[in-house]
Amino acid sequence: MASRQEMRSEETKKAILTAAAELFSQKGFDAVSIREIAKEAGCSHTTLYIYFKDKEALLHELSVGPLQALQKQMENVIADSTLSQDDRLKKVSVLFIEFCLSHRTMYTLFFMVKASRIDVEAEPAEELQILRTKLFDLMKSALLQSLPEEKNEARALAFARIYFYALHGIIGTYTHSEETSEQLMERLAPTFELSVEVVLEGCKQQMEKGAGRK
Amino acid sequence: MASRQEMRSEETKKAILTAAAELFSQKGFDAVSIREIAKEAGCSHTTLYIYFKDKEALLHELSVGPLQALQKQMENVIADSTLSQDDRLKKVSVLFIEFCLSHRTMYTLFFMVKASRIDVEAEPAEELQILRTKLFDLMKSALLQSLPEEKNEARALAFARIYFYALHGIIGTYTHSEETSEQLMERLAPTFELSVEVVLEGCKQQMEKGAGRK
Amino acid sequence: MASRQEMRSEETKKAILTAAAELFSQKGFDAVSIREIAKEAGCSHTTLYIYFKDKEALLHELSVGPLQALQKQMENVIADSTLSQDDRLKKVSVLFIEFCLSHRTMYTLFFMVKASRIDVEAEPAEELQILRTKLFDLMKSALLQSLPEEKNEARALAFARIYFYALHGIIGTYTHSEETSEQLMERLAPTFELSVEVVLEGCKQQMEKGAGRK
Amino acid sequence: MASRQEMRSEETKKAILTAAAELFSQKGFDAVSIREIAKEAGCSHTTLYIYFKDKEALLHELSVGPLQALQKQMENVIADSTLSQDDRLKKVSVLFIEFCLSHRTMYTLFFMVKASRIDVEAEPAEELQILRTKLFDLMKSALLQSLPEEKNEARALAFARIYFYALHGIIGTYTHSEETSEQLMERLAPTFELSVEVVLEGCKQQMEKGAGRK
DNA sequence: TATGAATGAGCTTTCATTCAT
DNA sequence: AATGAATGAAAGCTCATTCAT
Repeated sequence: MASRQEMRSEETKKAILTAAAELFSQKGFDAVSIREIAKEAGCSHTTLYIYFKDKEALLHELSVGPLQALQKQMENVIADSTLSQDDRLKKVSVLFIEFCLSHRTMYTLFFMVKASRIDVEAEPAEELQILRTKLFDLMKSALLQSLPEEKNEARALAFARIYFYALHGIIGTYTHSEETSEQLMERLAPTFELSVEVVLEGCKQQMEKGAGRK
Repeated sequence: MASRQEMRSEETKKAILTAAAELFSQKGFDAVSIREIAKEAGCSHTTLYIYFKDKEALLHELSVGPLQALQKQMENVIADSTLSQDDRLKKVSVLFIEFCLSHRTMYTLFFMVKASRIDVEAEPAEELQILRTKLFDLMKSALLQSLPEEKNEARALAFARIYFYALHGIIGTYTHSEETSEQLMERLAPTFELSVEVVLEGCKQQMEKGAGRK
Repeated sequence: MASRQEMRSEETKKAILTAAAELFSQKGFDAVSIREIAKEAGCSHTTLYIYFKDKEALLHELSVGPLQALQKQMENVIADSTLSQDDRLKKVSVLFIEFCLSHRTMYTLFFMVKASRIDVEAEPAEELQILRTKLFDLMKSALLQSLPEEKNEARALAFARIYFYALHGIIGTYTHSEETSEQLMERLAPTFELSVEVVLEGCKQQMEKGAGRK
Repeated sequence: MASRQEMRSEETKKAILTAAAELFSQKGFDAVSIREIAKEAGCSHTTLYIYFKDKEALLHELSVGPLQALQKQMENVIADSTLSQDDRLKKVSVLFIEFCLSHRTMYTLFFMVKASRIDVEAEPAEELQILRTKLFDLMKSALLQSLPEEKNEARALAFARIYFYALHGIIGTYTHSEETSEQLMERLAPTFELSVEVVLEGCKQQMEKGAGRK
């Protein structure tokens, strides 16, 4: 029932979002200019401001929806009792990795949170921050459920960190790759899974040692 | 024997390098302007162009020396027969991490190598690329020496990758931190070591499994 | 009899004029954007261009009506034989001042006539110019009627100028005030009247002196 | 002893100041763009930022020096015991008028002080504000010294206001004129003096009346 | 009549870089 | 060797205005 005009509008918006997503992924948020996005989207740079308040809003719109979808997926996996704890962790991790490689702006969003952002205008980014935290919490609890109970909280934190280092490293390594996320996943998905297994196994091993020492 | 003029010239160059190193570490490569460096170095911004083709050249010159020193250190560790293989790997890894956190531009240099660079003007970057490769090879061989022999080359590569993911993750996580490298190392050195141990232990475990399966 | 469509059209136009008048008074001509007016008027900004060629045209249309009303009022005062000449001048002046403070764009219109305007498109502004001149002439003749006859035309002109300086000064002083015209008039009407009296009395005094000297 | 380079620099700066002064006068501070000034000054718009931090700094530099000179002159006149009180007032007033017509940006500076300025960034403008107040105070006290003592403070204030209306009116009337200040002063100086006399005489007259009434 | 879509020109400001000295 | 002067390109963003519907 959409009029032709509405369709055109929708198309333009989508073109902008697509262009922005592409460019943000390739060059990073800061390195991409509004005019660049507009050119890629085939419209004037002012048109961009019709659809998005500013560059940040564009990033926001680009992120929130997909992130919420990801959150849902991850929650489903974690609630899936047909899977072993370890498989849940593996699946959740791969989901997260794949997501970040498909939406490469996410790398900045997840791993490059600067203090400067928080200072002044937390408002527009806040929703994102909350989502970010939620996802990290999901993964952390999945990890801890896969490990034997660790009483020493500092040590539990250390293991969580090590797990996140691995994720960060995987995503960071391929964020600027020229391969598509599909190509990367096809080529490397086993390595990613192996990576999670390695870290998980290594943690367990260390915990045994630690326990034995005590 | 250097004439007075040559000495003064050398001093200026050193001042520029010092200022640039300081500022790059503090604020990151992109966030520092040429004029800022010049002001800090106590000379005009045009002087900078006498010694360095551009900002990038400055970064390169800034990197080569320290990297060579790092290389030496790493080679020494690897050649140190008083240490176990595992300890050599751990030490080499921590050296590398510490180095990258002290010279934060290194993160970009090591992990953000873009294709675009290579196309056009490979020449100045070449030396760096060689160094980079050397260091990675050093670490890779240290890792493989710590692992039982792996005939399957693809699998060996996978383990190397996983190890590098961890390094990348650690450095990437703290490259933009506001803490100094000293603060970070004091606070997190045990976690970094644990991280290497975890990965190493995990790899070993996986190799056993893999072997058993066969 | 107006059709329903015509009525609606008339309403829209009125809404735009009202909004523009309000905003121009509040923030000044330049500080108000077309979109702002449209939003206030409850229509699209493009609609504005249906009724008015541009922002300037809007200002003109906004001015002519009120100015004609003012002219009527001033003519009535001048023709009012129940008042003394001096009182007519005072009343006419205060009317003018109050009008300008209620319609603050008038300040620009009356006192900021630029040469550039006349060059290009005298047509739409012409009507305003005629009105402007009429009003000034009305006040000038009211002044001269209050003064003893002055044979020296240059001197008569000087007194007229001095009188207009006072008006210009009063209006200019408060055109950008944040007080409403009502507040200003309540607070300062006596000062405005006194101002006219002072100038009038001063002129008379000077004419005596001048006469004596001759 | 200035090198050729220094001279060129000085010339450029002067050209910018001249252009800015001219344009600010013609169109007002806000309506003039940096690029416009640069074009008029015959240099790139970026050159402007070499000499002045921003547009406001340009206005500042344009104003403070001349204003301080004016202040000196006015103080000298007021301290000059060879002149009658009335002559001091007249002279001070004409000085002020002539100054404003020579530096037409001053009109905005003196008479268009907006609330917005004061809010946020009073700092750069502060020095100007202080000077402004000083000059007004100088003129006000000169006026009150010329008038018989007025016990009623409100009435004294009213007279001061009326006097300032006249000044404002005179300056406002010719601020946008195309005549130079020299031309204007030659043509109208007698009228300006007469204007001060008229207001002064008128005030005295009114005070007599007021006194008689009491 | 009325409007959403779209644009070009313009704003202030910063930057890396070059030129003449 | 070293520098101040100067610039073009680019950034994010806003505005009045036009076009197609």
